[in-house]
Amino acid sequence: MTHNPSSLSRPSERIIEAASRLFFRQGYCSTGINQIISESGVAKASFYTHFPSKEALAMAWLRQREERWIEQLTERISQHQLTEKRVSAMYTMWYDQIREEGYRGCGFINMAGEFSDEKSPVRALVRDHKERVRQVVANNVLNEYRPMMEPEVFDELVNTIYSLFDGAIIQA
Amino acid sequence: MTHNPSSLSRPSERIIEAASRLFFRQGYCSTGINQIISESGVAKASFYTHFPSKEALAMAWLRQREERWIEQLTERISQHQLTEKRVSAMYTMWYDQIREEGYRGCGFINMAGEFSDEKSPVRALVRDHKERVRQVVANNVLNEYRPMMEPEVFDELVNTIYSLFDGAIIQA
DNA sequence: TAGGTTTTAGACAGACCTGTCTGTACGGAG
DNA sequence: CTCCGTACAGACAGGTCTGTCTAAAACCTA
Repeated sequence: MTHNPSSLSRPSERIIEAASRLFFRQGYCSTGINQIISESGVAKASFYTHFPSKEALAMAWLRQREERWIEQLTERISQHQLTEKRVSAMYTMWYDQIREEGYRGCGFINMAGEFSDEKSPVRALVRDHKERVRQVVANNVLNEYRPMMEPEVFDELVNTIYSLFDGAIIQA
Repeated sequence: MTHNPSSLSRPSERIIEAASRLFFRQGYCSTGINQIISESGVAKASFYTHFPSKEALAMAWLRQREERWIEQLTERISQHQLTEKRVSAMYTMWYDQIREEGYRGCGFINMAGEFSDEKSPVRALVRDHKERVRQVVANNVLNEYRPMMEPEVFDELVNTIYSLFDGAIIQA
C-alpha cells in the first residue's frame, strides 16, 4: 500500500472519520450514505464491503467513541489517588468534552434519540455505554469507599454520583 | 361543531399534540407524516390544510413550546424579589423540566440538530429562542445588577449565567 | 509480467416518504 | 332542502434513500 500523504489511508478509517463528523454535525437521519462516501472519497461499493449497512456504521462509530471515551476516563482517573480528586477529574473530563464538542450534546444520546425502535441494537449499545460508565464509577472512582458501607448503600452512592455526572452540571 | 368527548376537538390541536409526542420521542426525521396523521386520527388532506408542510408543523410546535416555556419562566421568576432567589427559581424550573420530560434533552436543540442546513428557518427559530431566554436573564433576573457595573461587565455576567443554564440543559 | 485482490464510478431496483389529488360524508346556516 | 366549509379515506406522483451490481482501473505479490 502506497502511503497516502493527505488523508487517512484505509478506506474504513476514512469512512468512520467522515461519518463521525457528519453524524455529529447533522445527525444520523439527515446524513445520507452518498454524502458519507462523497466526503470520505470512497466508492459506494467499497463502503458496503466494509460495513454491511448504514446502521452498522453507526454502531462501529459509537463503539470506537465508547472505546476512546472509557479509555480517557480511566486514564484521567488513575492519575489521582484520593477519591475526591478522582471524582473531580471525572467532572473535569466531562467539562472539557462538552467544550471541545461545541455544545452539541452527548453523541450517544443524540444518536439514540433518532432510533425510534426501543429494541434497536443502537439503543442497546447506548445503554451498554451508560452501564460501563457506571461500572467505572463503581470500580475505579469510588472503590475505596466500598468496604466502608453496606453493598446497597454503596450502590446507591454510585447511582447518585453517576446521575450527577450523567445528568447535569447542577453543581455549578 | 359538536363537542368531542374523548380527545381534543380541533384537528390542528390533535396534530400538534401527536407531533409533540412523536417528535420528542423519535426525533423529527424518524417520524413520518403518515404516523402523525394516523396517531392524531386525522386525514392527510386535513393535515395539509392546516400545515403547508412537515417543517411548518415542526415550527408551529416549537413556537408553541417557546411560548409556554418563556411564559412559565417569567412567571416563576416574578414570584421572587431577590436576584439570587430568581436565579435559583430559574434553575429549579430547569430541573423540573428535565425530570418531567424523561431526560431527553432540550427539544429545541434536538430539533436543530436534525436540520443540517445552517440557514434553515428551524435553526433561526432555535436561535431566536436562545436569544429570548438570554433577554429574560438580562431583564428579569439580573436587572438589579445592571446599574452596579459597566455594561460590558454586565453583558459578560449575563452570558456566564446563561451559559451555565444552557449548557446544563444540553447535557441532560 | 501475471494474477488475484481491492477500489472506483455510477447505473439501477426497490422501498419509503412527502405532498397532491379525487371523491365522499357530514354538520350548520340561510 | 340546499349550499358550503371542513373532515375523511386513500390512491398516486415525484423524489430521495439504501443497498446491489457490473465493469474497469489500480495495487500488491511473486
